[in-house]
This record gives sequence, structure tokens and C-alpha cells, in this order.
Amino acid sequence: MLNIAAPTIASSAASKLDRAAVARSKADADSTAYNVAALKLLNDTLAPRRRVVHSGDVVYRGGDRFETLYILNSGFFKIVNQSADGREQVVGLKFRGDWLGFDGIARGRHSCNAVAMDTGEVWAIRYETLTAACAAQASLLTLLHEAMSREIDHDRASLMSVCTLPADARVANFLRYWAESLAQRGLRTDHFTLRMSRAEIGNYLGLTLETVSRALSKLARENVIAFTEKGRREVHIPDVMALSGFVQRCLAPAPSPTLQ
Amino acid sequence: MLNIAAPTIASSAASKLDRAAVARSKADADSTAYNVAALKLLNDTLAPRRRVVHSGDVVYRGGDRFETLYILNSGFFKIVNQSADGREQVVGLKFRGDWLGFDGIARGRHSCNAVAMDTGEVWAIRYETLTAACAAQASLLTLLHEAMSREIDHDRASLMSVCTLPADARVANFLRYWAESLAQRGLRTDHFTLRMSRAEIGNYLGLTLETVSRALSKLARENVIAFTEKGRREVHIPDVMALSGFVQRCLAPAPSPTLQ
DNA sequence: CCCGCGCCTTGATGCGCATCAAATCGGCGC
DNA sequence: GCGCCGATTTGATGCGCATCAAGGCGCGGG
Repeated sequence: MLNIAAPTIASSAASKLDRAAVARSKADADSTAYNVAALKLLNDTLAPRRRVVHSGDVVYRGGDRFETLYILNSGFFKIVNQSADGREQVVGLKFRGDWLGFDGIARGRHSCNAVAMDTGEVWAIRYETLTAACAAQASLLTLLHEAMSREIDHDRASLMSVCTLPADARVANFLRYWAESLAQRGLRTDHFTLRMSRAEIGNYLGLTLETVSRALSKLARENVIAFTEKGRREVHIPDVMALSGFVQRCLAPAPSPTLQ
Repeated sequence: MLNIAAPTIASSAASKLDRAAVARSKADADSTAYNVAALKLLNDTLAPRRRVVHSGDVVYRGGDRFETLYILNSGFFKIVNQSADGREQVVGLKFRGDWLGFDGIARGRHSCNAVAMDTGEVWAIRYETLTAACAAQASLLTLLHEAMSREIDHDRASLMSVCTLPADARVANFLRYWAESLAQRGLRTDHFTLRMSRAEIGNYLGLTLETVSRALSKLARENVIAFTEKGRREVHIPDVMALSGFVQRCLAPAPSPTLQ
């Protein structure tokens, strides 16, 4: 179902078109912040090896020896966990400025696949190099730890969402998370394109694609979101707060019609 | 439902009984390994402040300012997330040698509660002190990163369990995880006591207490586990592998009676 | 010893979401 | 433009687990 396309481990021949795409998405976000400062610092102090990726490329996969961490400079990734018995699940999404590969540190091997969902650029930093640099430069260490901590925080939030929210609310919360991620990177949140199929979203949220589709339809019916004429992956979100409101409404089934 | 008891932030007057309990659980595990070496290293290099805790004590809670990390030298903790709208969930369990508090690094505030489930001892290490020490001693840095990485790994595994396993399998998998955690610390896994109520287990697994109870009954009926005469929290597990087998059976509903 | 009170078990019922099944839409190659 | 194909939507049905309800068990206090 989730297509883990064959990787192009050899650095892809970056075409002019690639470079244009990469440059464009960089320009989009450079103005505002989030962890752009972090990117600059890493770029300046470590001179990471750059690699252009395309949708479907796998930067690392479960079982691979862990040697390097990656920072996503542009594009969009999904992190996919595979169990021995064949179950597989999207356990994380990565946007610009996010790190990839923390899962490998503990066991010396990666425990999941990092799959590009779009053209983009990752910076590779050897873990050894990084730790050596951290000893000399405390700001690097802070950067790294904050990123790992954020990941732990978010993973727990995901778990909580899956365990405590009904299907509709999970989808709404997912859109809120996506919009928030864009906002933190200085991108517009009122109109964006989902880069995942209904099946992938459902997999990430522990739902089936049909349920995701129904939830999106419901959100559109209640005017919390709208689909543009361009396609069903183009989402218009007039008010991000309305998504939170929708989640709350899902949790309080009886709005107590007593007066008011 | 989950009782977040009032904390005793002031260091509790450690009674003789406390000390005995702490010493006992230490002795249990010192022989074999897992991260006992880590504990020793931390103890030697950082001289952490020790604190005895009792069941119900809260070492930190969501919203508290983050300043120190903790290492669990003995006892057992649950990590509880609370959302603004009142939902709350157990998002992690901590055993001897585990760290507590990584969630706070990113935002400078903790995002969940760390609640003791048993008498034990935590070692407090100021984050500043730790990072300073890491600059000088690479082995400390490795220790820290491996612990964070392990946490990320495990959080993702939890998410996957909740999203892809039916109720019975989730409970079996939970027991397997618990037994594995004990094994890694050199404790016996064939017979142990669950330190959580059915409600807490259910909360952690995204199930109700009734469903957990039914799942445990089923496991006992199929002789994968057994309850001792001492109470329904005392579990006997003749064969840990059988738990994995049970999980597999839940996933393959049709054992294909075609021959053999 | 008995009572009250958590905690747990077990049964009955209902609902939310998975599953199964079409039908429509949109994109792409010819 | 036409036809194929994957993605999406929408409807019908069934199952798994939540919910509701009723004891049973163990334990501490009077």
C-alpha cells in the first residue's frame, strides 16, 4: 500500500529543474524563522554534504547501519516503521528544518525508513563529526537536544491523539498539526496542498482511507475547511482555530441545549 | 481516574524502611547489566542529588520549568500527558536506568507528569551541569543520546502497537514489553507483579479496563499467562515467546486449516 | 466478624469505524 | 478525444470494542 520506492542512494544527478525547485522552497521560508537559524548554524559550522531527493527516494531504511543524521533543508518526508510481521505504519512526518535519523543512535541501526514525499534537499552530517563538534560548541549541542526533545514531545502527542480522539477529531487535529508546521516555517496556512494520499493519512492516524475521506467531507460540509477546484488534495483553511473548535465539539457530544 | 497525588517536592524524610526498599531493589539488578554501567558512570562523574520517592509522588509535572533531568535508580514511574481539554493519558513507563524529563528540553517546560508507582530512588542532574560535563566527556554524551534515541524508538513502537494491533494483541504485546524490560535489567521474567491497575493499562494502550480484563482472561485461558494465587496483579509467564506467538495469531485470523 | 469500598470480572447491548462494494473523478498516454 | 487506472467519494453491512450493568473478591476499619 505504502509504496517504498527503490532508493537512489547514489547522489542523483541534480538537474536544473531540481535546483530550481530546491531554491524556490528555500526562498519561501528564509524570510521568517523557526529553525532557519539552526540550519544556518549547521551549514556554517559543519559544511554538511548536500543531497537532492525526489519523491519516493529513501534516505535510510530500517536495518541500515546508522552513521549519519540528516537535516531537511527543503521538501517533505515520511518516516515509516516496519515490523517483522509485515505491518507497516507512518510514524512521523518531517518538514524543513527537521532532523532525520535519531532512531538509529541507540542501536547503531536505523529502525525505520525515511521516504521523501517531494523534491527537496537533505544535509547529511556524520554522527561522529557532529558529536565532536558539539564538544567544542555548546550551541550545537543545544540545537541537537532540542530537536530530539521536540521529537519525543511530538511522538507522545501523536500517541495521545490516536488513543483519545475519535476519527473525525483525529483528522481535524492532523490538519491543525500540518497548518501549524507550515506556520512555524513562515509559510501560508490558509491554503496548502496535502502531500499524502487518504490511505497514507489514515495509516498515520490509525484509520482507513474511507474514514479519512468521510471525515474530510464532514469538515468541508461544516465549513471548517474547503477544497479548491484544483483537486482534492488542495485544502483551504479559512481559520485554523476552527479546527481546534471542531476537535472540542467531537469531545463534548452533548452541547447541552439547556438555554442559550 | 488516574490519581495524580500531591507531590512531596521537599526531599522526603527517608525512613529506614525506605532505605531498605531502595537497597533491595538495587541489589536485585546490580548483578546483571543493561544500563547499570550507565548508572555507575553518572554516579561517579556527576554525583547526582538523590531523592527517595513513594508511590504517587510526582517528580515533575506539565508546565513546570525544566531545569533538571532524572535517572531512575530504582522503582517504577509512569509518564502522564494532560491536554488542555482534560484528556489525560499514560504515554510512557520508566524502569531502572531510564531517564526522565527529556520532554522538557525543547520548550524549557515539562509537557507531562512523572509519577512514581512504587518506592524508589531518582537521581537529579541539572541539565546545565550535564551538558557541561558532556563537552569534556564523550561517553556521557553517548549515554545521553542513546537514551533519547531509545525513547524515540519506543514511542514510535507504542504508536504502531496502538494503530495496528487489535485489543488482545496490544495487551499481550504490553506484557511482552514489560517482561523484556525486566529481562534487560537482569530480573526474572517468569513471574512478576504488574504495578498498574487495569484502568491504567487500558489508558496506556487506548483501551477500556473491561477490555484489558477480558484480554488478560483470554491469555490465561489459552495458558499464555497464569495468575498466581496471590492476586490478579501477580503474573506468571512460562514462556515469553508465547506472547509474541499470541500477537501473531491475532494478526492471522485464518490459520488456513488446509492440511497440517 | 462484618461491613464498606476499591478493583476486577463477566455478561448484555449499542455505536463507531472497518470492511465490502460501486460509482465518479482526474490524470496520463496514445 | 478516448480509454485505462489509481485516487477518492459515498453507501450498505458487520464486527470489535466501548458502554452499561451486575456481581465477586480482597482488604482495612469499626
